[in-house]
Amino acid sequence: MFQTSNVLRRNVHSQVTDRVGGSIVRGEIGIGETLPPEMQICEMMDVSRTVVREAIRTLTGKGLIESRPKSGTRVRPAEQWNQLDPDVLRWHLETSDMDQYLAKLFQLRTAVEPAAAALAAVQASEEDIARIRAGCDGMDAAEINEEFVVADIAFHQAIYFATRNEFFWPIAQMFEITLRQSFAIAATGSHRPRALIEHRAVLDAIAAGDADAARETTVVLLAHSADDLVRIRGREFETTAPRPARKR
Amino acid sequence: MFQTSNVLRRNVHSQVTDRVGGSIVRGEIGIGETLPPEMQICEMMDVSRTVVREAIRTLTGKGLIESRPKSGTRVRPAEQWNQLDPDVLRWHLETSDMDQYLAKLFQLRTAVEPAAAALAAVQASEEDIARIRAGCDGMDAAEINEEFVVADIAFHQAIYFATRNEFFWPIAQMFEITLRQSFAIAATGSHRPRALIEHRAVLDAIAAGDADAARETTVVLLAHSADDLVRIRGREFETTAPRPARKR
DNA sequence: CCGGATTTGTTTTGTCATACATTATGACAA
DNA sequence: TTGTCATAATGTATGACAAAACAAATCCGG
Repeated sequence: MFQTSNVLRRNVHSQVTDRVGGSIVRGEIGIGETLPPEMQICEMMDVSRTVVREAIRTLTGKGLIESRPKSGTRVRPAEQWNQLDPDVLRWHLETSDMDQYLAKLFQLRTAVEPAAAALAAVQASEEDIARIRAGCDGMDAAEINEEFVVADIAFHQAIYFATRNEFFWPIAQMFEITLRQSFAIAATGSHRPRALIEHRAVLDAIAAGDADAARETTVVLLAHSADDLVRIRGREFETTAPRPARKR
Repeated sequence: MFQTSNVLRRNVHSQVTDRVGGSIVRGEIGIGETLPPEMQICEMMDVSRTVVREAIRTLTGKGLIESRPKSGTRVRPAEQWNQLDPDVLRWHLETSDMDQYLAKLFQLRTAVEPAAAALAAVQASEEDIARIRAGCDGMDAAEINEEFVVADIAFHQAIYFATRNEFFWPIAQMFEITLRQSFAIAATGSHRPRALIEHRAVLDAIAAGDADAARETTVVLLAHSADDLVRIRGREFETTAPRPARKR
C-alpha cells in the first residue's frame, strides 16, 4: 500500500497525494473501504499530520474520498470521482495500459468532437478561430514529429474552447495527458498530407460558420484518425460511431 | 470579496472553500490575479491558517488556483478548471441563471448522449440494463412530479454508467445538481405518456444490443425534451443538433 | 427480569496556535 | 550583466483541544 511513485514532485503533500491517490485508483483500497487513520498514515510515510490532512483535502476535492469524525475516511464509488481530472487520469494511466486509454478517449472524442465543431462554427469568436488556424499552421510548419503532434493537439483543444461552453473544456484538457505519455500517435509519413487537408476543411467550415459542414468534416477526420490508430497500435477500437456515408 | 454564502455547511473549511471558490467563479478575483496572503484571509474570515490552507488545497485540487512560495496563490485560466466538478458547477449556478445553465447542459447532452446510448447498447452488463429499466419503471410508477423527475434522471445517469467508459461518468454527475436546483423541468401533463414511450424505446434498443437504434431513439428523445424545455422556459436553445430526419 | 431510551466513553476527524523551513522574487552590489 | 542577499509568502512540524459519531454500559419503566 502507498507504493512510492518514481515521479519526484515539488512539495511533500503532493507526494503524499500521489501515493494515496494512486493506491485508491489502483484499487488497493477498494470502494467503500476506509483508509488508515491520519496518524497511522503519518507514521507510514514519516510526515506530519498537516501534510496528510492537506493531501486528504485534495483527494476529497477530486471526489475520491470522504471523511467523517470517528468513522474515518472512506473511498467513494468510482462513479463519483472526477474522472477527467488530470491527476486521476494520470493515476489511471499508471495502472491500465495506453491502448485502453486511447480507445476510451476516442470513444469520447467520437461522441463529442463533431458536435463541438458544429457548436464552434456558430459560437466561435475571431480569437477562437485564429487559435484554431494557428494549430493548422503549426502542423503545416512542423518539421519534426513532436512539433506536429503539439500543433495537432492545440488545434483540437482550440475547437473545444471555441464552443464557448465551459462544459466541453475538461475534455480538451485530456489531450495534455495524452501528449505527455506518447508521441507515437501522430499521423505518420504519407498520411500527413491528408490529415492536413482534413484539418483545414474543419477550420474552413468553422470559420464560415457552417455548423453542418463542421460536424461532417470532423466525423471524417476522426474516422481516419481512428484508422491510423488501429494501424499503429494494432487494435480495433469500439467507437460505435456512425461511419460517414456507408451502409446504414 | 468573500461574501458569505447562505448555505450552512458542516465544517469550517468547507465554508471557507465555498466563499473563496465562489468569489473566484463569480469573477471577483479575476484570472491570473493573486488572492490575499493566507494570514490575511485568516483575519478576514476569523479562522485559523490550517482551515484556510485546507480550503486552498481543495480549490487547487479542482484546478481553480495554484500556489507558489513568495509569489502567492493565483487564479488559473478558466479553461483549466474542473468545470464538471459539482462544487464548481454549484458556484456557477449561484452566478449565472438557470436558463443559461440548462442550455449549455443540453448542448453537451445532445452531443454525448446519443453516442453514450450506442456505446451502452454494446457494452452494458445485465446489471446496467436492470438499472436503466429501474429508471423506466420508476417513471411509470411515479405519482407526484418529483418522483417522476428523480426516476427520469436515474434513467439517464444509468445510460452513461452503462457505457463502461469512465470518461462519460462525470457528465452523469451533472444531473444531480440540476435535480437539486429545479423540479420544474419534468415533462408535464400530456407529454408524460409520450416521454415514457420514448424512454422505453431507448431501453429496448440498449437491451437488444442495437447501437444504431439506441442512438436514433436517443436523438428523438432529446429533441422532444428540448422542445419541452423551450415550451416551459420560453427560450430557444442553441443545440446545433442534427435534427432527426428533417431538411438538413 | 426485560426492553428501550439515555448516558458515558472512546476513537477519529476537525480546529487552533506557534514555530521554523523552504523558496521565489526583487533589490542591491560587484 | 551577474551574483548575492533580504524578505515575504507558502510549506512543514508539533502539540493541544474541540466536536462528532459510534458503541457499550447504564438507567428506568414495564
